[in-house]
Amino acid sequence: MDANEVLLLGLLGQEEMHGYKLHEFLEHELNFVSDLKRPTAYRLLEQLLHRQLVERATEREGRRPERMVYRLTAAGQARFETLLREQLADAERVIHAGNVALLFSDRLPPDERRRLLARRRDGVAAQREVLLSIVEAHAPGSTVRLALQHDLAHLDVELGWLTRTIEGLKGECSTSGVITLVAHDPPRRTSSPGAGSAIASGGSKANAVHFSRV
Amino acid sequence: MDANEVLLLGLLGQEEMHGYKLHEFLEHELNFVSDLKRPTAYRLLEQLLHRQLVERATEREGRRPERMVYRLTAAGQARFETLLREQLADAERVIHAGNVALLFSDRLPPDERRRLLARRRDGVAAQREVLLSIVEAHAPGSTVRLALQHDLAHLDVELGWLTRTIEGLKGECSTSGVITLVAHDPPRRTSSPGAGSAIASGGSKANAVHFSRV
DNA sequence: AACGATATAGTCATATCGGACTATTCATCA
DNA sequence: TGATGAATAGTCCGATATGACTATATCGTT
Repeated sequence: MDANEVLLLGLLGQEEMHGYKLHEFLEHELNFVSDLKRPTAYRLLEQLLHRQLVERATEREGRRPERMVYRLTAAGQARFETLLREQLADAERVIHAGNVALLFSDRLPPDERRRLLARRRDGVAAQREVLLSIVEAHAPGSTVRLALQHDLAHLDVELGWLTRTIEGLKGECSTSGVITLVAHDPPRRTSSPGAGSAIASGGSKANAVHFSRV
Repeated sequence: MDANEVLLLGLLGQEEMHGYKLHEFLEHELNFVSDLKRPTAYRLLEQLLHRQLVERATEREGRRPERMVYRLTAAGQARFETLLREQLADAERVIHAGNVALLFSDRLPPDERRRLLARRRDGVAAQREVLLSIVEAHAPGSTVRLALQHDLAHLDVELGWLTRTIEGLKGECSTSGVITLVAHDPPRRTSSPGAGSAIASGGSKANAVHFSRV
């Protein structure tokens, strides 16, 4: 993804670095912001090098083995700024993988459904706990803290939403369980004058699929 | 990802379907839940077939060309339930790609930073708008609605957070701009008795990297 | 003197994903 | 009758990501 590119360019713009340290840094300091893996980082560095957005020199510190130090070039700086502007303004489309399970959650008996969701909530709570302590270790006003607080806000809703949902599922034993997906945006371009109620899709092709419990 | 697998198994468990319709359905009804692409769906179907989690028959409806209809097998149903339980209880680790840009946002002049973030907010607001109308088209209590409301909740925080952040950035002209990443979790296993303040990391290796503005 | 940990730098095979392209049959309408 | 479009089913190639593996030099400890 492009985010990786800005990330590396940005970090190198900050301070020249060698690959290993770069990755250490990501893993230890920014693991809530990025999960860039080491081989990926190396490959990306190589590619940036090839595009002349960074340059590489060898240096040695003390009597440790040689290291390759990467430094941002002018072109790299320019590219960085472009990408940064793009991505700062971009409202990323987030897909929550967890929704899929939610979608089918009514195929399980209600109590198990609640139990599993409670487990999910505990996991989120644990994440929140960790993140909270990390946030507090960062100076207020720092951009890192900003990003972490952003994540925290999301963990908070997630937690609240899960709690409310689980709560709302109590007092459920065996609901009628036939659920319908309606076509909110009828994609049939062929003669569909029914711009009225989205529910009454009495077309020829049933574009409503029924979700029933097992 | 595994979510795709449950998704297909779940949909097929619902009702046997042919690949094209499956994809249509995903694209038109579930595009907020999944962005599974068509080639990916076909490939996955093939793989499920090979693992005998689904079976395939050819049928024809009216005088349309032949179609391959996929149906869940018993093994498929079992696999589905296993995966469902796993994923329902799993607290997925979400990485927000947008955070990276945030991290470096102080490399831009404050007013531009605000302007770009405002643009991001508008994008999110637009997404929210769309999602809201979709949510309303679904019966209350349906699992689809549940999932969509989950997304909505996240869009809501995102919106609120962006608004607050932008607001908080007003009255900023050219702050000092030296920001420090502190090591919240000192990874050096070598003699690090400093369990006290995480800030005063006066170790030999500077594990604090300075973020300064350009 | 030997050994294990650590710092550093990779490589490679494999898997996944998705944009773009192709192919076939039928329906419809000029 | 010929063209167009849409329903249906793929395929293929290139990009990307990553787990696992390798290699080497140095340092600290026993």
